Amino acid sequence: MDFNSLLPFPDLNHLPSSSSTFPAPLIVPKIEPKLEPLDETLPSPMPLAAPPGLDLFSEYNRLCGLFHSTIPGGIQPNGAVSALPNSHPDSLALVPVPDPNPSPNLSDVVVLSAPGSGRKLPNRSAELVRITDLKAEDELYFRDKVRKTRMLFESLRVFVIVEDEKRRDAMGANRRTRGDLKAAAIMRERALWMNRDKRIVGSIPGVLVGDAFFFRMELCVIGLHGQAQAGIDYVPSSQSSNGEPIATSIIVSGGYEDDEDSGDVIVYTGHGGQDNHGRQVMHQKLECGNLALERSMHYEVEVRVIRGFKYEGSPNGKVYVYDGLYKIVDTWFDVGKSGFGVFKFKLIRIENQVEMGSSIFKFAVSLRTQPLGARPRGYISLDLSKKKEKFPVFFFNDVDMDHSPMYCDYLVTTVFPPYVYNVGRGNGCNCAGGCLDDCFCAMKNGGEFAYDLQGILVRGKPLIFECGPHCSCPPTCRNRVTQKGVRNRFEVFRSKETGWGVRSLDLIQAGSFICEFAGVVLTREQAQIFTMNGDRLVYPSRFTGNWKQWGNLSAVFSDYVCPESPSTPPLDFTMDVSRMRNIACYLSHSTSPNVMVQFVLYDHNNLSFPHLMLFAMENIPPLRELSLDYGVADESNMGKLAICN
DNA sequence: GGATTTTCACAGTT
DNA sequence: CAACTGTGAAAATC
Repeated sequence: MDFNSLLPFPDLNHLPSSSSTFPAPLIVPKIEPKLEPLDETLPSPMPLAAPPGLDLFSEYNRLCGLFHSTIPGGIQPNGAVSALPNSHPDSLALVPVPDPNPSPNLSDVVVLSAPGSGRKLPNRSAELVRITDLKAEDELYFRDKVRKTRMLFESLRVFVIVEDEKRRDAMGANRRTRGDLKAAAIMRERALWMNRDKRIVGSIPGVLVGDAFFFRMELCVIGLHGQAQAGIDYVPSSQSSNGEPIATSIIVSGGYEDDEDSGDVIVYTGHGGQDNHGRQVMHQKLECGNLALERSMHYEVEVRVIRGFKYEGSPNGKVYVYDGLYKIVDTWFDVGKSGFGVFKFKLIRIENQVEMGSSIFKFAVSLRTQPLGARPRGYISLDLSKKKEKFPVFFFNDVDMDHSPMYCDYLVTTVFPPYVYNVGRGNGCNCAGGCLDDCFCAMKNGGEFAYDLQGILVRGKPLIFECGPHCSCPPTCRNRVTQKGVRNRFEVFRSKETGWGVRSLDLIQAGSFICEFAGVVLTREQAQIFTMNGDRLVYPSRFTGNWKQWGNLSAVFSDYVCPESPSTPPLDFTMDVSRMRNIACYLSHSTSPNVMVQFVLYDHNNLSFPHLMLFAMENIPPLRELSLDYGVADESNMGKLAICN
């Protein structure tokens, strides 16, 4: 999307000389607008409508007038804001700078955690760019880059926490490590943060409206918002050529009592003046981020808006959702609820963007509780699984009259031929009190569990052994994840673009189990008959090995080896999903998918017949379509196409 | 909820 | 004046 066409961005070389907004250039020293005198004259909180408030207003107006009359004629062409009309994918703006230092080893995690280890890290760039007119292939390229960066962040975060658990077990309880902070620090140290040598105004390539994040540091890592805690990110005045700061993004998360958020319109409170309990105890000043927002309004620079809100099921009870671009239309100085002066900014969402992520979240909540109330038309069934899954599977079609999924038997798990179960019987662990790291099943997984304590996949493997019916451990064992079935409310829906599709009403955390790709396993002879009949089958061996990317730390640890064991025989079976199936076969195909296949064994030990388990490769927001790379060598592998088109 | 972290802007030196 | 250094926020997190 070309936001230049949506937004009147001042043409820096051809500013109207008669414009009152851009007066004739004046050479002025760096402006230091401060309301400090006010703080001395008005030391105590004022009642809301008290006369002294007038002084604040007039002082603010005076300062504003000062600005508009002393700013040089717009921003210099070589200055704070410059357009980058067609960014090449290989632009340094978006690619991490290669680091000449050798990568540390896996065992160096502890060393990396030591603060102040001496190395100088480059500061953020001051160069402002706007990226527009991305071609479809560029979008895919950046999407992939962002996904890989986020996967690395998440893998590192989980890895750090798992390592820390082990250490704490060995050394006794102490404080829990902040995995998010350490993951970000390691990546910064490796120069793996994105978008650090350019400041991007507007959307970040590869980040979609609606994308969900759990940690502030993750926003820093991809360059969506560069402040670890502060809500306003901006290019500082010291780095800007004309001495004026420019805001690039804000986070709206309810930390200021004077905020008013109605979705498309936000009244945002500037920062500052709070004590460390979040109480407003001083007047705010027109400086730093506050000034940057004011200047962004003046130059009509759009800002990214990220909303933070509580979300149950998130690792920290919170989620941050990217809601797209807003323009600042008004600013004023006001007396807040506390009685202290605060700056306010009115922001309006720019038109022609896809629906806001946070409102989709809200809609999904109402769908979960009252589906028919929120969407009276289109539901064919409120449980396609007929109570076979722990959560109902909605079936929605407001496109055409096709109800065919209703006529299939719902299959929760894959049906294997009986002889599959004859291999390696009774091959389980004896951990009656719960499995620990030295458990027999952990050994089969290379001496570690595949999942963390929250059931998130730590790293992909050729094959994962879960504890099963032959083990003595309780059902609550951490090594039983996929066998417990789906954990989200899914919906099969009809789409004009992709035929059938699947989406979730819950936010799915990256690395979470989604569902099994269930079908009826065919013997070679059966498969031949099916093929002759023209039925299309699912070939498990042809799914792309995206599990190799998950948890792969080779980008940060030089001695990292991708798990090769257990080596599995080539998969030589096919699955029929024509009569019995679950939701998985409705997943759309994509070469840039958000779901991957991981092979898992739990109810038998036959390496040749694993379950095909689907895991999320990224945080998947509610109502976003799930997609899988079917590795389409030829059309016959497209399980979805086999039944849906 | 207090303690612990991190990053960044800013200002002051060298 | 560029580079370094110290300080103080800051809508974070457990």
